[in-house]
Amino acid sequence: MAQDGMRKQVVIFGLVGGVLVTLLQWTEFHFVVLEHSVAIYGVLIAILFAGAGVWLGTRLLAPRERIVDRIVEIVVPAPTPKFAADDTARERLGITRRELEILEHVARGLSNREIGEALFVSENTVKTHCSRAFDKLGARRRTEAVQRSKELGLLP
Amino acid sequence: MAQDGMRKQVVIFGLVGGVLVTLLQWTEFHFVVLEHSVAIYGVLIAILFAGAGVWLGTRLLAPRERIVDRIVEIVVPAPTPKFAADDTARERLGITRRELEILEHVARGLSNREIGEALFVSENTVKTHCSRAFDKLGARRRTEAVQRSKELGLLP
DNA sequence: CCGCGCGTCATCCTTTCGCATGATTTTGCC
DNA sequence: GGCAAAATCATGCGAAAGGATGACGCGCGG
Repeated sequence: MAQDGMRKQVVIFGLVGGVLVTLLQWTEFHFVVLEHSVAIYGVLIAILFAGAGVWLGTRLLAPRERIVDRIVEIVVPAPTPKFAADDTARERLGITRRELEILEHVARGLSNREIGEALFVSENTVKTHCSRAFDKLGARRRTEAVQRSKELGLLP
Repeated sequence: MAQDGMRKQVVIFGLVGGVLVTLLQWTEFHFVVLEHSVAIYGVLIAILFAGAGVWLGTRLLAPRERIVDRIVEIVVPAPTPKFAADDTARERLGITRRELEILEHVARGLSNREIGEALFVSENTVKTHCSRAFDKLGARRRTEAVQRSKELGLLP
């Protein structure tokens, strides 16, 4: 596409050149009487071809449309882990939903008794769930269990 | 800056033109014998000024560069609160550095005994620090203290 | 039907925690 | 130097947590 345009323009340029040279020859025979006309012709040709050169130059080389990449930083709100992967991590560790539910309450700082009251089960049940969850997490304290849960993506 | 460059180039262009015309005059006197030399001169001038025109055109009009904004999304690592503000929050709560240090270990899931061994103090000392810190945090359990510390920006 | 996983609850026991209280030493500052 | 705050350690006790074990019911799939 650009190659075709260039070739076409070169041909036109050549033709115009030829025509002008012919015109020069022709006018020479008619106005040879004028001694200094050569200089005038020279100037005219110079002006003409300079103009043509400018035109050709701009047409041939100018469309160099330089694309300048301006890096625009867009601060992505925050790739919030969205927290929906707790189920995969949970199953991978063999932790039941109930146990995770207890873990969530533990992480909020509730005592076993409070958790039992919140979930309408006995404190002993909460303790059982805790023990099992701690086992699966490799934790021996509730604070440790909370920490590991967060590391493993079980809790936010 | 660009204006100066353009003006300078125009002057150069004019000077070169004048020199060439003078050269033309001079050569005319010496090689006037050649009948067809005028055509040759015309062609030479044409080529010369065409080249000059191309050069001038590209230099004068070409710098038509279009700035294209390409939106590049850069995921900012994570607006991590950097976590250096723990000192202001700490002082606001009247929590001492030592107490915060103990809190950090508590958050990692260590027992009082382990914290004591890590910091080379007795378990009783750790307990005392814990008690005071819990008081200032309004917490009654270590899990609750950890949770509140994170809410208050004391811990990451 | 029987086993299995899960949730539930309980009991016993040990360890850890949390709290109160008091004391001594260290540190920072006027 | 002296005072106040902070850090250290101790003792005791009740509460909470943690571990081990056993038991019961329920749903589900072989």
